Amino acid sequence: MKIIQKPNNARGTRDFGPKEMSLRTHVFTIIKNHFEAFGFQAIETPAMENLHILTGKYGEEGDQLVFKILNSGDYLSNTEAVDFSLGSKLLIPKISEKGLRYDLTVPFARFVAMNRNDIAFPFRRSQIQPVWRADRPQKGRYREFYQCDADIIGSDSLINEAELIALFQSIFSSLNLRTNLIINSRKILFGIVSVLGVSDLFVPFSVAIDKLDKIGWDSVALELISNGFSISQLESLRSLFQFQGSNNEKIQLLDDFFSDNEVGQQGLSEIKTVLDFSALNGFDNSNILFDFKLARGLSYYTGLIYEGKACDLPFGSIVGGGRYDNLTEAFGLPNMSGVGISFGIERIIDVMRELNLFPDIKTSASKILLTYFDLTGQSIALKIANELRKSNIASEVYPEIAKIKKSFEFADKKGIPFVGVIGEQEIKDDNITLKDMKNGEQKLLSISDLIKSL
RNA sequence: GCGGUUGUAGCUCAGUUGGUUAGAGUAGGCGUUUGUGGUGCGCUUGGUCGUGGGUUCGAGUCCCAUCAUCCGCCCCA
Repeated sequence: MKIIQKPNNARGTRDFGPKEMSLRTHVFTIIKNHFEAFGFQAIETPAMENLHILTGKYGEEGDQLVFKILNSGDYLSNTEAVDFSLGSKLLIPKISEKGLRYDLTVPFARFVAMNRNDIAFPFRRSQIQPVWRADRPQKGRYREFYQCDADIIGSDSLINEAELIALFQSIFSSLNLRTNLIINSRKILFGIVSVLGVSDLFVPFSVAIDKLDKIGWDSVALELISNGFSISQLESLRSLFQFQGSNNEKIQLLDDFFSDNEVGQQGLSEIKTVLDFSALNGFDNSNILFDFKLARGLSYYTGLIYEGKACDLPFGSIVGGGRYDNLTEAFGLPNMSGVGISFGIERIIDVMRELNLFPDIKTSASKILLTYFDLTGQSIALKIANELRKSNIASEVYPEIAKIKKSFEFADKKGIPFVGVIGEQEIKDDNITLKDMKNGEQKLLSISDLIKSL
C-alpha cells in the first residue's frame, strides 16, 4: 500500500491557476510595455547567486532572510564535529556557498560590474523575475514573489529620477490604480541629524521617524530618547515633524532649517529639481508627496528615495526605490551611481483585486470549441480547427464523441465564447453551426464565413 | 525572532454538557427520452475530524506536545 502524502505548497509560496495567470499576465504586460516605451532593456540573472554576492548588502536582518542552498553532494564533507557547536552563523559558510536572490538590484550590480566593458552607460535595464525571502508570510507578504525593476545606472543626473517617476505615473494610469508617490532624500534625513549635531544617530533616527504615521509622535519620541536624543533636540524635531503643508511649504520650512547645512540643502535642492522635471511629464502630479519622514530600509540608498502606495486601500508599499551611489563598489566598480524603481507586482495584484479593478479578462485560450457526433464529423472538426489556427483563431476540438450537452457544458465552464457544431446536416451541406455562448444565438455558416465572423 | 488565531469532504463551514453508522451548502459524477450550456429536479461519489501522545468504559469535542495556516510586531515589494 502506498503512503499518500498530503499535497501542499511550501510555506509562503503559491500556485497560479489559469484564472490567476490571466490577471497576472494583464499586469505584467502593462508593466513590460511601459518599460519598453521608456527604452529599458530587459535582462535576466540566475535564481541563485554565490552567497558572498548576496551577504552584507541588505543589513544584518536581510542576511538572515536570504535562502541558503545546501552544497550538493555530501554537504557535511567540510565540517567537523566542532563546527556544530559554534552556531549556525559560522557553520553556514561550510555547508552552503549559494543562495537564492533576495532582490534584483544586487544581482544587477554584479552584472554591471562583470559586463562594464560591453555596456553603454548610462544603462537602462529592466528585469522581471521572482525573488525569495525567508520571511514570515502574512498579508501581502510572500516568500516567493516577482519584482519588476527598472534601473538607470551610470549617470547621476536627476533627470533619471524624474524619468522613473514618469514611468511610475504612466504605469499606474494604465492600470487604473490610484497611487501616491512619497518622495524624500537620504540627504535630508542626514541633514536633519547633522543640524542637531548627532549625525552618528542617523540610522536609529531614520528607523524611528519612519514609523511616525503608524505609532504617533509620543512613541517615536520615546524611541528617540532611548537612542540618545536630548529633550531640546526632540523639541526642534517635533516642530519639524508635526508640520502639515504642501510640498512647497515643506520645502520652505526645511530651507530655513538647513540654512547652515550643506548636505541638507543639497538634498532639498535635489527634491526641488526632481519635482520641476516631473512637472513636464504630462501627468497630474498632485499624487507626488514630499514627505521627509520617509526613510526606507535597504541600506544601500544614498540620495532620493521613494515609495508608492495605493490611495484607496491601506496596504504596505507597492513600489519602492531610490538612488544608490556605491552598490557596484563592492564588486570592484566604484563611482557608478544608479537609481532604480521596483514594482511589487504581487501587492499590486492584491490591491487591484480588493478594489475590483480588473477589467473583464478572458480566461480561456480558445475562441471556439468544435464538436461533432460521429467519426466523419470528428475528422472534419480536426481539419477546420487547423484551418482556423492558420487564420490566428485559437481553436480546440472536443476530444470525444459524446452527448452535445457535454461539450456545451465544457465550453461554458472553460469560458470558450463560441461552439461550432458539426452534425449530419452540416456535413452534407458543407457548413457549420456556430453558437454564441453568451446569448445562445446560432447561425449556419460556411467555413470561410466562419473564419470571417470570428 | 516574538505575540495571537484557526486546523472537520476538492472549497466554505455546522457539529449541543464527551455517547451508537460525523452533517450542510457548494463543487464533482450520473440521469432528467433522440443535436443545446450557463438557471429546475432526482440520485450519487468524496472525510482514520492536521499529526502524535494522554485522560476516559467511550474523544471531532477535554489535556499536553508538534506541525501547518492566517493575522499583528520587526522588517519589507
